Amino acid sequence: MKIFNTLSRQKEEFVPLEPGKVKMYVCGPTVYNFIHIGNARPMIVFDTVRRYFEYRGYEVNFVSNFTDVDDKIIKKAIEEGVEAEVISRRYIEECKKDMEALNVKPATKNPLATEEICGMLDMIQELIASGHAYAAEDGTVYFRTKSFREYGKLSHKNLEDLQSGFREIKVTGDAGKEDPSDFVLWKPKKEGEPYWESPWSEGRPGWHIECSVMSKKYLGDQIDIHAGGEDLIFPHHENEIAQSEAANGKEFAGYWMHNAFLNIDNRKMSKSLGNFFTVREISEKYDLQVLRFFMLSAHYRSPLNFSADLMESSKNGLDRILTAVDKLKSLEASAKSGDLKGEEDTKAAEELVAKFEAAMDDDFNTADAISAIFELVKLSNSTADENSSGEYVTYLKKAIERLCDVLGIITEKEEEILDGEIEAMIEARQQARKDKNFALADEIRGKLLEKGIVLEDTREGVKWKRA
RNA sequence: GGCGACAUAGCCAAGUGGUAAGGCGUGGGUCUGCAACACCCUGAUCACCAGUUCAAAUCUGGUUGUCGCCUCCA
Repeated sequence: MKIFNTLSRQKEEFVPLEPGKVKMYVCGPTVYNFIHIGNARPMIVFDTVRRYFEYRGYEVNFVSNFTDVDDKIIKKAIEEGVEAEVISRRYIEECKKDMEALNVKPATKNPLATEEICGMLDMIQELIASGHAYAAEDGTVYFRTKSFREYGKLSHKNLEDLQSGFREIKVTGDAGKEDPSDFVLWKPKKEGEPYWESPWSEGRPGWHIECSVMSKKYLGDQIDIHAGGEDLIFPHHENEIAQSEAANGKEFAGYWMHNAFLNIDNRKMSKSLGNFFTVREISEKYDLQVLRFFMLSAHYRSPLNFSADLMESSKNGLDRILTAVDKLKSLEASAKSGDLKGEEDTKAAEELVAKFEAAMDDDFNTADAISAIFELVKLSNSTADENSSGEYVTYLKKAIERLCDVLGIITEKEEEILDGEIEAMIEARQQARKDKNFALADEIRGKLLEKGIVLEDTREGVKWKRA
């Protein structure tokens, strides 16, 4: 398997620290509101990465945090007149609901920043003791970027360039900083803010130290993969590397993965542009599987544009796959013969599974992988019918299902019981068709459509689905 | 100013040296009472220019355009 590593800006063969195991950490959201569809991209992408590792037989320890102390959370809490914790807890719960609907597997562990303060204090102490950090007079603790020689290795920046960029800020910059590119490890509270005791001041941790500490605690000093949105490369991940490697004396993560941004109608999503969508809003109109499928239709390192038309297109494409699986299930149930027949051959399907794997092996090329699924669907639609053997049909069905599962696409149709009235209408229509009273049959079908039920008269009988 | 990415059919999107996957949509056809599903057919010389090569969408240089990061941000 090859992974594009932001550190080297190249695809590298994946070699785990420990054979058969993958330790990965994905920076999670700051929980101050419902998550938006931009937040959903890394969740879906890295969940798919995890699923593929598992498909390949790896045991994955997947840790993803919730940042539950932050300026935006505090601001929201003040607006609502409640404790910050009320806000963060509420949106963690809501976020988990969205993630479940997106079929994102629960992490092995979802640490909360506020529950890991002790570890942060310890790491900050160590960094001060070793000269990598210092406390200013006001109780702020800064990381001394000059003390970490490799600072900038992830974002491929050098300190000099950064400093020239900081020149303007320096004028108004924090007085206690030795150097403008030093960053905060601990900051003193302001009036009314949540705080924790520390040797330097009553206050709270800086954002970057959280992830370094949580990663260390749940995965160890060294991990295989650290991932997040590309905007986190600098400064967040750069700073994490500085902290962790200065404190632990070891390479922090072997591979750094970053997903590109999601745009809306070709523009960056922002509240002021009015093109801001939460996952919850999308779920009112679409099954979130469609959103997941859409997100995986492009490579994770390419910018992806979101629009209503593209969602429709994705919905139609996904339906094609689900319809094919559904047909295979019917055929499986009614297959007359068991064993593979002479003219049947699973070789073509095997080759497509291999194509899927090759695509995923190449830095998780989900777009190419999906094309293999579509080809499998075409193979199925054109070669499997009521005369096929059970073995052949089952083989195709399982192949498609397994690959869809890697992408987190559920092919299992929800067992839904139609209410009696609708059931009766379908019956009545069938009778009308038998009687060749097509006008009545069409009228009933029209009424069902108004109720959101679409009928299809297939060779395997009448099928229905939600519009 | 510094660093970087991208430009492939109506739309989305793979392919990164040997002559363009896949999906959506469109149009035509087969099947079906009709519709839907499905199947068959239908489409590009890869932003532009110059170069390297037997051979380039794929490498090099340049031009144009779009975008991202450098500040909270997935």
